[in-house]
Amino acid sequence: MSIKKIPPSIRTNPALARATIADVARAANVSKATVSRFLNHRDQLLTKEIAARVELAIADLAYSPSPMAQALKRGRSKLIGLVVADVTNPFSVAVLRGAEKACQEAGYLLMLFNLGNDSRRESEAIEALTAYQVEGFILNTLGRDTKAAADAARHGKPVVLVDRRHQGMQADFVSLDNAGAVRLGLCHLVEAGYRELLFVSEPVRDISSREERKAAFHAFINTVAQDTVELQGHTFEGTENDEQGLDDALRSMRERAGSGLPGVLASNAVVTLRIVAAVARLGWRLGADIGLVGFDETEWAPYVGPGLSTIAQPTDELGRIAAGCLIERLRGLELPPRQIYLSGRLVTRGSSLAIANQTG
Amino acid sequence: MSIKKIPPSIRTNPALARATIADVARAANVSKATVSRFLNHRDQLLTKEIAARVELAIADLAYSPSPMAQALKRGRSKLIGLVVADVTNPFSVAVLRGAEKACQEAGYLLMLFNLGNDSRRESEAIEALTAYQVEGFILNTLGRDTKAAADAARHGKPVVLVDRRHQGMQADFVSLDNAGAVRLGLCHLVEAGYRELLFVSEPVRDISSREERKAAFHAFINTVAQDTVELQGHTFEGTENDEQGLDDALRSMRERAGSGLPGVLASNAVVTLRIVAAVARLGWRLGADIGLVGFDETEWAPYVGPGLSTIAQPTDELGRIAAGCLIERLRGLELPPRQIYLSGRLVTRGSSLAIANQTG
DNA sequence: TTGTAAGCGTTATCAA
DNA sequence: TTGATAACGCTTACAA
Repeated sequence: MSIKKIPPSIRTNPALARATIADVARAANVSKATVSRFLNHRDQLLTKEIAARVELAIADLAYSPSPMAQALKRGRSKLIGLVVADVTNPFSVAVLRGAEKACQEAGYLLMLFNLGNDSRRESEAIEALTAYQVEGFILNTLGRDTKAAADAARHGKPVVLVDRRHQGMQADFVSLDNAGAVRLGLCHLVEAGYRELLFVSEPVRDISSREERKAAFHAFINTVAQDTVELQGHTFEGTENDEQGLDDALRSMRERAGSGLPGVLASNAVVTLRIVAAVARLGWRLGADIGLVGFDETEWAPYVGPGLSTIAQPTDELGRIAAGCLIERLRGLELPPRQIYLSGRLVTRGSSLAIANQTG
Repeated sequence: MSIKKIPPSIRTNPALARATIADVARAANVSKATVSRFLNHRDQLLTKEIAARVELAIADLAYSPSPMAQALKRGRSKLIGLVVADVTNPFSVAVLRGAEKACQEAGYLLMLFNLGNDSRRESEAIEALTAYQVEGFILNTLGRDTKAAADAARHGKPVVLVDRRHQGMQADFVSLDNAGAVRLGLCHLVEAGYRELLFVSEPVRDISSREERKAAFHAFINTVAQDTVELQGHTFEGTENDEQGLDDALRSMRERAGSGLPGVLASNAVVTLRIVAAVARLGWRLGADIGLVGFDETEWAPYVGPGLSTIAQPTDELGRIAAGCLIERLRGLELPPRQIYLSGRLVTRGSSLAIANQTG
């Protein structure tokens, strides 16, 4: 007579080891299958009597099923992969927050992979996450290294892109209505009396949101604006180090403006700060000497200079909706790729109020 | 004769399905065990001949082992759980970033759970993460709902606390040297000529870092300072809504100061902004009318008013070291709980330069 | 040095 | 309605 099963109470301290379905089965004097049925089909097939016994045992042992084992068996893991180009980017974090919330509510957990702005690692990220059987992806990345993502999609894992489109990738896409948001900011500048406009951006490259914003700027200058008022528009793209270039761009804009007022639209929060710094270097006053509207609302916008006007993105919602799209797909929704655009909101403050600042 | 095994090539499209160890074994004409050995013990036991065959098959099929299955078998998952009180807090994000980096380098992936400032969900978070077999925890939480964390620790899962200590919890702890940092800021204010000091904090409650900062403020006022210069110190704790209270506290501080100079130390970035707003409401000039040193260096600090002096925390390093501690434990390091303190760095700007601002 | 087989904690298929 | 039993993809005694 050989000992076939070493009871878990001997294998390891019972108080410490997580109870398994076998433990519950033993305690309730039923088979593992029955416990599993109780868990997954609840009251479909079970005698009240037995169900009660199982329920008790589960409570007793504080049992909860192992998602790992479930994942292995079912091929589904209740895990969602989130790949971010840069966690330090406040926009990404806000999206992350929204997404995380929606996932939690739907019983999913988030596995995070931060690229740290190294877009070459995108495939690595997706492969690592795929290995862990994540059921789908939320991607806020450049989409340069798009192979793995396309693979994932082909393997039937739904993908949602946030803010940045991937070239030729068929997937749900959730983003700010960049064109509308840019118009919002520019209309406001024009109404506030600024006539010589400058769009300042980080290098556009192939980053879709930057492209869209720049294109919207040009469109506004070329069409809408020319009908109503005399308007000039230029753009400047520069990296963090190009202070000189930015200063020059601002100076020549002001020269072009002559007696008119120059106004700047920044393409994101980082650029906004750069412009604020440049304006300080030049000794100009925000609002009075130069108008400024920034992208992305931040906690500090109200306190810089006379307060910064901004175009606020519904970041939380972007994240929530992205997660929502994904979860719908996971529940079986079959639909051609959707494109969802959310509107920006203009927050006006002193930096775009020429008159208030001139008199005040 | 029954068909025992349906080959994977029929079960599902082979191009799409991930290869398993069995596929590799078949392709290399060896047993699964051999493949497993190749993976885990590399060249310990294998014929060159066979090793080469296995290697080839692995490359051919683009095989990589399923961490889920490994986790199930080994009980180890190469997963680390990170629980954050609030992802929108820039400090948390910075820590997250550092931790994520270190984890990636060591081959771990991060599972993130955000409490969204609802500290009651701490146990829920830890349980969810435990279910996924995370091997250890990095916690940046209040530690109010400490049961689950203690459980985890008892179950042999190492825990590292960042920034916030948990009552009675024996675990590695990584944090700013709050006392030293506070001294740094206060010494600077005193040297810059400020004599009537105020410490402004969010409600301290039981949050260890806040307690420590407040205590350090009092200690500084009571001992170090009295010997050298006449000094007064008060503290104010208020929530976001208590603008009135903050204004009053600042006003009475300035009254107490008389002809001397009042200086404020903010306990974190949020409070710093609140003070900036209050100073604007009161119509005072930062630096000249009131000195300000804030906690936490931010991207916007240089651009608010005359520039904000801050005490910068080595956030990235805190995260990296926290993750490092955890990984050491996972590798088997046995040691009593460590407490690791990193120094803050003072960044001086206009907000604490009374003279420069008065003349300028 | 390699293969066989059991088992990790589930779920699903089949009988009973 | 319930219970055996065979997977899921891997590791690891134990045999060979």
